Amino acid sequence: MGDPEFKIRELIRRENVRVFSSNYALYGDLSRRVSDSLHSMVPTVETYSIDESFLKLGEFHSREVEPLARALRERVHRWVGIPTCVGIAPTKTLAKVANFLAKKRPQYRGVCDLRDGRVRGELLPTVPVEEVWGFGSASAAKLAKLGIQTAADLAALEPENARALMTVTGGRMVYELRGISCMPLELVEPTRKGIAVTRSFGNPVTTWQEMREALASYATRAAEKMRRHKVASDNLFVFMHTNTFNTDPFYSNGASARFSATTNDTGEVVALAVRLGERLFRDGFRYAKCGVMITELLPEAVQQPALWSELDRERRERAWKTVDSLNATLGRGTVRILSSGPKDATWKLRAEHRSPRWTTRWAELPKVQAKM
DNA sequence: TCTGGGGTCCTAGGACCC
DNA sequence: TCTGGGGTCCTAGGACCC
Repeated sequence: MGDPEFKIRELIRRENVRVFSSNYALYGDLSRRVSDSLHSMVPTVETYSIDESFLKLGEFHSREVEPLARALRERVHRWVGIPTCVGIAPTKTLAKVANFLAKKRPQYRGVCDLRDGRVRGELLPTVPVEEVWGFGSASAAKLAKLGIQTAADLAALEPENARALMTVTGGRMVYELRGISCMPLELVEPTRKGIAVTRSFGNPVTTWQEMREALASYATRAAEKMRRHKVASDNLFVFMHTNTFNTDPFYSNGASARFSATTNDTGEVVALAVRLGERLFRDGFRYAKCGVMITELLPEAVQQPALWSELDRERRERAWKTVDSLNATLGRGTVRILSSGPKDATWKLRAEHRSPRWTTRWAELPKVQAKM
């Protein structure tokens, strides 16, 4: 895990490993289908991430819960075709532990139920702390010094001590491991606080022309994301740096600036990003990555009065809305501003091993041949 | 030659207010 | 001898998540 492909070529060859580029369109679509399948059986579902959901099962009779969990797996497998595991418990943190056990230990056949305190007493000692939600490597190192190694040790820790050691989130997790829920289901998607578009280049960038194209295209994406989430901002941060893994001469820099008024207009975002980038760019370096970040997002509705006249602003908003819907229908980047460069620019991330986007692109739809 | 891309929350300390 | 008692906002850095 985490190894760059070029470092393990020999292993890949020897073990006949198939290599795939990431395929976010496919993942997003399958995620939605899984989520739809879950909703078809359980009314209250929090979609937590692209591959995890929390389901409220309190309305079901206690005896129905496990059969329901198996039926959910069966339906997702039948409808979407991918395997899933279910963890059942009184809190989110314990449900994640249960899911971990369901996934790692074949004897549970994909469903692990931790509702019973005695069962928890048996199983929590077998789960390492690093596997518990909210405890990463830094916490694990602190806990190891105190001899705390398993989820059971963690549950036995005084919440006040956990809090002193790992802030309020650590304290909360200890309660959750004891079966006391501190994390309610979140059924409305929280409004986003920041947007970032950052990429490593497919090939090192050495010219301002290429850097400018990259920044313009990331700024375009950032503005699109803002419009999709119906938010706007008055500030922008741009950064660029060289490769940090090799011995290339090192350069890393970033800068931020404000718009005269909140905006999510691609033209304005691109212009400011490019202007900032021009200040940061130094000749003579091999750049590996750059990015555009926006914080302090506000709902579109509360935008400050703009520099543009209201009429002009309205027209521009309509124009970008039209561009968005064209791109939604005809594919991203079909209509774009000129400065973002050609669609096949060499700085773009390579995706040589990408599987077809079977379910989201007409051109990549699987073909079936029937012989009579 | 080649090393991912997004996010959130929390805390401490400084500056400032009345 | 004794030196107030609250607040807010901002920033940087750390830790964690998928």
